[in-house]
Amino acid sequence: MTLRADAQRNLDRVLVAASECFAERGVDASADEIARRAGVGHGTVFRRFPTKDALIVAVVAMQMHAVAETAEAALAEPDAGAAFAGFVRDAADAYTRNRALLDALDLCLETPEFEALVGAVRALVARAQEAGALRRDVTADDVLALVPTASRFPEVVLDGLRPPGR
Amino acid sequence: MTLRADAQRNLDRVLVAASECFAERGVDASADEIARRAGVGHGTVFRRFPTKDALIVAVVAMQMHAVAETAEAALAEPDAGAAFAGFVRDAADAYTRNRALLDALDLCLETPEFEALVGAVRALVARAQEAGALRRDVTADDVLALVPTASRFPEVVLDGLRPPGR
DNA sequence: TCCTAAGCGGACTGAGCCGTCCGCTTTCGA
DNA sequence: TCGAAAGCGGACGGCTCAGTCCGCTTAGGA
Repeated sequence: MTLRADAQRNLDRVLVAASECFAERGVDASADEIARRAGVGHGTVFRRFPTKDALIVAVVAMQMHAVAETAEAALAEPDAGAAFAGFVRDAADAYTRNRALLDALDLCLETPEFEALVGAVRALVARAQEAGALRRDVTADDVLALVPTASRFPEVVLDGLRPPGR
Repeated sequence: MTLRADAQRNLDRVLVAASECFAERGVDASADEIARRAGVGHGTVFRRFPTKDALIVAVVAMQMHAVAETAEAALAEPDAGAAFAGFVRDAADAYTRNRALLDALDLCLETPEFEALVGAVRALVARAQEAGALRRDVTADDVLALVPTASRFPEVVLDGLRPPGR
């Protein structure tokens, strides 16, 4: 069940091109544009992915996996507050580089990559809250929802997430 | 140069329908949908507004005017910090009720309504900064950009906007 | 080398959109 | 009342997009 060499090469090209297009223009980038950038026909894009949404999920889940890894790495950091803040900055950077990351969040809610991300962020949040470094009334979902804002206003978001009255 | 009675009635209906559609679905609501909701033909929408963007500007500038009025009213409040926070809450509420408000911001940059809004917010920001109630590294544009986030996380944004270390 | 199945890509379909146009209807002043 | 001008709305064109299809090409094992 292995792909023919040319098919595998084209699949790789499509994934790279889609990744770039989505990063630059968001998920509204058209399949034609992706195909053109990949140097393949537009039919080739749809051969591996039955719908455009499937392509988006494939690409974004990959990138979500990378963010989940930084979250898991942050869990190794001893200072819970610094670990949390570091993750928010990393995630904000990832979002800056890749507009599609959270634009396509709804499509990725069911993926194992998103589950892993949420799990890691939940742990970061709980630890930071126990350490008194994070206000108690925010959830992991809230933190993820704040990432786009943190990419433009990191200090405002991080200060706003500290427990009030400290 | 006054409109015929039926034309005026239809124009009013279109404006109301557009307002509702944009509030619910954002500016992506189609002209057909607006026409249907207004109970008029789709050509009637385009008779008064040469393009869909012109319609968006007409509707959103009206609502921006209302927000500008709350900003100006806040300037009368003696407590600069409370005035600023109150405005942010009001603007966030307006955004919650009307998704189009800032989605269409780019189209409205040139309108007198937006000029008035920015002017009032600039004054609110300057006053709050002088009173030590607002961090110095934010501008009126930043505040407006933060409104959508404030509609979901008002406390986080308001706390984040306070000067650090106080 | 040669045959076959896998792969290719571009033409095609259909949906949804914006904006135009024109034959019919309605208003309203004379 | 009546005619001209204003207004109406739906059919239409042109565009972009997602997704399908099929005749041609190519990989790669026998």
